[in-house]
Amino acid sequence: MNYVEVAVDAPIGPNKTLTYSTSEKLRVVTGQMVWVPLGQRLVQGIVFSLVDEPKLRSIRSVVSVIDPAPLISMRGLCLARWMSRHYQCSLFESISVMLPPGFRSNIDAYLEPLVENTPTSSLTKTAQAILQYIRVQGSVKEKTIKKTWGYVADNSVSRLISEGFVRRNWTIPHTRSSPSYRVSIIPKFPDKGVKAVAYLSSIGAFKQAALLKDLLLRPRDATLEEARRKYSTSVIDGLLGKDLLIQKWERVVSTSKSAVILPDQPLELTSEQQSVVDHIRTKLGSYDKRPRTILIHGITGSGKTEVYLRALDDCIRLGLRAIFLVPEIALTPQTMERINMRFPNQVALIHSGMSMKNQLDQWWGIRRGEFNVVVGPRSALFSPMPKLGLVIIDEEHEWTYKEQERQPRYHVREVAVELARMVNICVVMGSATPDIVTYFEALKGKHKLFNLPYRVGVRSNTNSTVPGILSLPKVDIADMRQELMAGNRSIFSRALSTGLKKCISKGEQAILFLNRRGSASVVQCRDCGMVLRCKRCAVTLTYHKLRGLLCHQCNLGYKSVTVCPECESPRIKYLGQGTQKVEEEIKSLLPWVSVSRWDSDSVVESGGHAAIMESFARGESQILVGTQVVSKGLHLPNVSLVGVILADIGLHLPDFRAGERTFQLLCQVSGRAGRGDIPGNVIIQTYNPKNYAVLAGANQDYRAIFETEIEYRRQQGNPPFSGLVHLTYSHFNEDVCKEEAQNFNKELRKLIEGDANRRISVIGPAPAHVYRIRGKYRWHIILRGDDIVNLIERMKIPRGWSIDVDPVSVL
DNA sequence: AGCACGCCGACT
DNA sequence: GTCGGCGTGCTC
Ligand SMILES: [Zn+2]
Ligand SMILES: [Zn+2]
Repeated sequence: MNYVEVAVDAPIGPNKTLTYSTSEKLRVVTGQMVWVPLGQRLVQGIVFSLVDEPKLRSIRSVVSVIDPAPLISMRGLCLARWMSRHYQCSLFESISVMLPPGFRSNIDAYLEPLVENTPTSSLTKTAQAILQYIRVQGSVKEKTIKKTWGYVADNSVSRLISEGFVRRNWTIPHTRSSPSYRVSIIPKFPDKGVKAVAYLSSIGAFKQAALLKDLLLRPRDATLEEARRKYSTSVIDGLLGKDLLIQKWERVVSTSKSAVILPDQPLELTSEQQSVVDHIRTKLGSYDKRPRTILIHGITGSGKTEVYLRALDDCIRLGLRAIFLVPEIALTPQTMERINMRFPNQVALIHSGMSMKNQLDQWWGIRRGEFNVVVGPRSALFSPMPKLGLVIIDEEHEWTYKEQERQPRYHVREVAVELARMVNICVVMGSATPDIVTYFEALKGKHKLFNLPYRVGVRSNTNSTVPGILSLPKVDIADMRQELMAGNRSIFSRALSTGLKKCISKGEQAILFLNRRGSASVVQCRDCGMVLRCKRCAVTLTYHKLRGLLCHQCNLGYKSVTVCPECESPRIKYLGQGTQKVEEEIKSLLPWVSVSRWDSDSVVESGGHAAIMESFARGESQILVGTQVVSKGLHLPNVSLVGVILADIGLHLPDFRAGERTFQLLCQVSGRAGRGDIPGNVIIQTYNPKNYAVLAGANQDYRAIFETEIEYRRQQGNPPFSGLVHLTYSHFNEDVCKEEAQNFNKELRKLIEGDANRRISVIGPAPAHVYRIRGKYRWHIILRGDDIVNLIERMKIPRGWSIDVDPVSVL
């Protein structure tokens, strides 16, 4: 008997595995996925290790192996261990991000009737009805019972099982193997086909004769799958056994356009770029020289992408492979295109927008080592790339790199840095506005820091270095308080409206940026001021052109209203998205100008982000109003004015990263102006013109924001000076929710008081920023200090609490 | 997470 | 007395 340690799909504590026994013939190996019994059900599990002696007496055995191929490499298993402890999730949860797309599933239990003649009089009416139903049907999904009888069935079903009327059973679904191969069956001797058919008929193999005849008459090869639909496996096997058929295995070529890619030429490097590339080269594949993590702080247009491409090239030349992470695929088509052009037919792309089949093909292709580079969002870090040597994280500061919704709530930067500590890979992070934490770490020597302070000549082969200061756009701050005092109630300051007029009259283009948070559409009553809210969540509903009234938290759709539910007034006002309002204002200011919008509605209408960007780049409209920052890499030489409608949105949120976030946004927006031959102008409208984040953003002064922000963080003990853990409790009952939060808070404080060195402080409990989601009330507690995980491990967390370690925001 | 078990008020 | 609603604890 062999024993294995399995990470099962159940929320048992972090880093816990359960022991199962296996027989020799199952041939269970590490990294495989298996079905194992757990209590009264069957769950998926990943084999973590093989052990000789079990620690327990009561051990059950592995039911079956789901895929003979080990799905998780040693690297993955080690990383999962670390993630499980660091993010306080189950081992299986941390494994779940590494599985082939769509692999995680649960199995349906069926109820089967047992002995017929037992008297049923001891049963309740519901139980009798359910039993009757199961006996008639023969075998019924347990889910079906629960659906038709509701949760009243719960007791009855367990009663039926315990008293031996029915039993649970499972049918294990067929193994999903690599989908990239198509097996066709073709007659081996087509010219002697007629003879063969006659022979088969003569020996009584009529089905086999029919199949062979079918195949001979077909114009094209039949796939095994097609044949299986009409004939049983034994018929097909019979013909194969008689050597009348041959199987042909074909690689399925991905149907995505395999356009001819014109390889592009590497650009000449500046000395600054060259030194970064040289440094990375020394780290690639090296074991000893730490740190193997690198931060490139390079202003917009300083040529970070070219550095990445050179690093990729060096990596591939060494026979190693790379993962290139981008914040959002849809917003960075140019980056993808450049990588593709430099490394034709070597790049895999994987993201959730692709079809499941496509994703699976890419996953298995990556695993077989068919690609040298994987490009993707945060989840791409976990793609099964063999011989990994390099991970690049572009726009390192972006929040999309942190998973916030479900466990594992990981930050891909943290995981990549940990990976570089575990194995000999090199991590290159780059940003014009590095995360305060990353930059601080780099200054402390945790990462090797490089600065690229100059813009390189955009798209020019001379590649001349011009000091960044000279080509930086002129930035003006418009004080909206003064505008109000001067009687200007328009959303445009005088500076911005004259700027727009001037820009347009010269035939140039302008971009107006609006923070998405302030741009949501609302539905309001003109008489009583009522705003429509979701009945399950404490948020206002938004109105989408395509999907109508919608709750942003729970995705619930609503019918549009014509009468106010509060005062029955019919005067209902549909305030469009903020971008629409801005568009209207432009129309009244400059009626003849063509304006295009870039927001959630217009993305749907005009066919995607890329379509909007390209249309504007071609000059089809003169002003672009958007909630998106135009992606990097898109050349917009004609844009001479960029306006930020209101910089303050989000600035006063009760979140310690609010200032940093505002700065990043302003920097990114201003970075769009003045990249062509026309000197650019940026106008930032604000009610807080003296705010440090607004000022630093306006001046694109990273040093200023870093120094101010790091001092705040030091004073308040926020990251990077201590860790944070965000605990949220949610419950349908408001009082229960509050009570539990207060109880747990007491427990936490008691435990901390008892500690010798009380290095952890408890903040809260307090109602969460969004007080109710999907009908559940929410209270939260923030823990601040060092080694909080250690504290959490020492106490049992009651169910209903969700844990976010190193949260990106504590709203 | 699911599932069982056990306790308690409501109703035959 | 049973029924079923809900809190609690365990799963190799
Ligand atoms: Zn009203
Ligand atoms: Zn909602």
